[in-house]
Amino acid sequence: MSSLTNMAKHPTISLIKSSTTLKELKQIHTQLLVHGTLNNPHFHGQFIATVALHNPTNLPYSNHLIHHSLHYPNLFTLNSMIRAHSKTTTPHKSFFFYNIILNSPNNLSPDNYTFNFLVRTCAQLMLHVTSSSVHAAVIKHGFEHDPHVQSGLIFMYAEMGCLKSCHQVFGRVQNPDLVCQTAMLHACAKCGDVGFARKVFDEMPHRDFVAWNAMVAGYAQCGRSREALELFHLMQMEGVEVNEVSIVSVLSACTHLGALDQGRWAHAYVERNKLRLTVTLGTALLDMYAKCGNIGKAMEVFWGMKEKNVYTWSSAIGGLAINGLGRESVELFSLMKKDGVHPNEVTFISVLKGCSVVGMVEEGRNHFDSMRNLYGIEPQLEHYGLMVDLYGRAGHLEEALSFINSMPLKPHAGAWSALLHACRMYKNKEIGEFASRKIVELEANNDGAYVLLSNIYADHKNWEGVSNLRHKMKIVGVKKLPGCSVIEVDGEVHEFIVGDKSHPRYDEIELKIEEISRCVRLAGYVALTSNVLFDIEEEEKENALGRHSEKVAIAFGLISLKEGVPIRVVMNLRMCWDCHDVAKMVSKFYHREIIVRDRNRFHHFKDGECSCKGYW
DNA sequence: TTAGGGTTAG
Repeated sequence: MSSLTNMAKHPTISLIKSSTTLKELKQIHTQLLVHGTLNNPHFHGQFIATVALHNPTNLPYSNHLIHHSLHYPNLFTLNSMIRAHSKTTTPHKSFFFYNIILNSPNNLSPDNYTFNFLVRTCAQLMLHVTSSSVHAAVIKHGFEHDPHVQSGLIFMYAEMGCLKSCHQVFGRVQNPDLVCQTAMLHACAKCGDVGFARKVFDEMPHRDFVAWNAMVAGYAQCGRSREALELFHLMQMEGVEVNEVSIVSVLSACTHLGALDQGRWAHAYVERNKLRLTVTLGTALLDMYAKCGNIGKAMEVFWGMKEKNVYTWSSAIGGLAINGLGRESVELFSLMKKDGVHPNEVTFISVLKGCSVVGMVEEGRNHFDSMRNLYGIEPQLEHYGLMVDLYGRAGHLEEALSFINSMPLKPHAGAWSALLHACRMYKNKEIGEFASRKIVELEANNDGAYVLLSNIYADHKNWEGVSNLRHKMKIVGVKKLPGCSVIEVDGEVHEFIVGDKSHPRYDEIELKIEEISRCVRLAGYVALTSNVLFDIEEEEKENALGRHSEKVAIAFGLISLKEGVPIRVVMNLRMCWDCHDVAKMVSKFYHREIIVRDRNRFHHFKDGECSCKGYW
C-alpha cells in the first residue's frame, strides 16, 4: 500500500475526501486519532489538505494540525496549503509553506503544482516585485515550459493588469493547449482587450465549456452585456454544457441591463436543471433581483442561502440601500457582524449608501469612523464621496464642504460632484459655483459640473448665468452625456437615447407622450423647466423635457406592456425632477406601477407617490 | 490524492 495510486483508493482516503463540512471532518479526526490511523503520513496529509481545500475559513484548523503534527508535511500537503492560502485575504501566508518546501530537511523541492499555486498567490497580492521573483524561481527550477505553470503566469500577469507580459508569456508557448488559450482569452478580456480575447476564442481549434464560460464572462465583466447574452444563446444552440458559472455571467449581464425577465429565466433554469446554488451563484441571483427592483425576491434568495460570504452580505446591504430601505440595510450590517463575517471596503460603500438614502447622518459618520478604528480599513475616495453625499442630501452643506476640506486625500471630482448635487437639491448658488469650479479644475470636460450649475442658475431664473455657461461649454468643447433608458419587453431589451427617433414604434410613442402631457396638464401640472439646460422658449423647453429618455421609455412601456404589468426602466443618469413628477402622475392616472433605476438608486412609483419621498 | 472559467462598489 505504498504507491500513491493505491493510496488514493484506500477507504480512509476516500472517507476523508468525501466529507464536506468542518464538523464532519473534526468527527473523522477524532475517530482516526482513536484508531491511531493518523500516524500514517498519507492519511494525515490528506486530512490537512481536505480541511484546507474545502473552505478557506477552515485554514486556521489546518494550520493548527500542521503545527501540532509529529510528521513532517509532505509536498502534497504543502502544495495544498499554498493553494488554499492563495484564495484567502492573507495570500502572503502561502510563502510560509513555500519556504518549508525550500528548506526541507528531507529534500523536498517545489514541483509544477507548487508554482501553479504560488503564481495565483502573486496574482492575489498584486505586487510586482514578488511576481518577478516568483517568475524567476519558475525559470530557476525549470518549469518555464510547463503548460500549467505557463497558464498560471498568464493569469498572474492578467490580474496585475500587465497585458504585455501576458502576450510575452503566451508568445513563448510553443503549442498552447486549451487551458493556456483559455487563460490568454481571459487575460485579454480582463485587461480590457475583449476584441483580442474574441480572436483567441475564435481561433481555438477546440473549445470546451470553460472556454465558452470565460468568453461570456469576459463580455459581461467589461459591460458588454448584450454580447454576453448573445454568446450565451449561441453556446446553448451549439449544445455546450451550461453550468452554474455560465449562469453567474448571464445574471451579471441581466443585472447591468436591468433585464428582469431574462434574469428570472436564468433563475428558472437553475431550478429546472438542478444546478448547485453556490455562494457565487446565489449572490449573483440576489444581486440581479435587487438591482432589477425586486428587493423582496432578492431577500428571499438571501435568507434561503446556506452559505453567505462578504460578497453576499455586501450585495444584500447595497440592494436594500438602493431600493430606499436604508434602515433595513444598516440592520442587516449589524446581523452580518454578529454572524462573524468581516466587512470589507465594498461593504462600507453599501452601508454608507444605506445611511445616505434615509438621511442617517450620525449613524453614517459612526460607521465611517469604525472603518479605520475597528476594522483597519483605510477609507478610499469613494467612501469620502459618500460621506459628502450623506451630509449634502441631509442639507448640511457647510459640513459637507468642511468635510471635503479636511480630507487626507486630494478630493476627487466625485466628492465635489456629490456636493454640487446637494447644492442643486437645496438651490445653493454660492457653494454650487465653488464646487462646479473645483470639478472643472480637476476634469475640464466634466459635463455634470456645467449642467448642474446651469440648473441652479435656472432655478434662480438667472438666464444670463445659464447663457454664459452654454458659451463656455462650447469653447471648452464639453458635451452633455446623452440620457439613455432601457426597458425590457417580452425578453427583448429596447434602448432609447435622447433625441433618437429610430425606434420602429416611435410614432405611437410620440402620440402616447402627447396623451400623457394632456392628462398631467389637466391635473394642474406645470413642467419644471429648470431641468432644461438652456434658456429657450418655455414651450420649447417643455417639449425638450417631454423627450427625456426616461419619459420615452415609460411611454413605450405603456403602449407595449399588458395592463397591470409594472414598467421597469433602467437609466444612465440621475432621473430629472420633472420626469419624476410626471412618473408619479402617470402611476396614478394609468394605474400602473413604474420602477425606475437611475444612476443612484430606485424610484418605485405607485398611486401617485414615489418610494424615495422626494429624497434622492 | 492538488491544475482553468464566476459574485459585491466605482
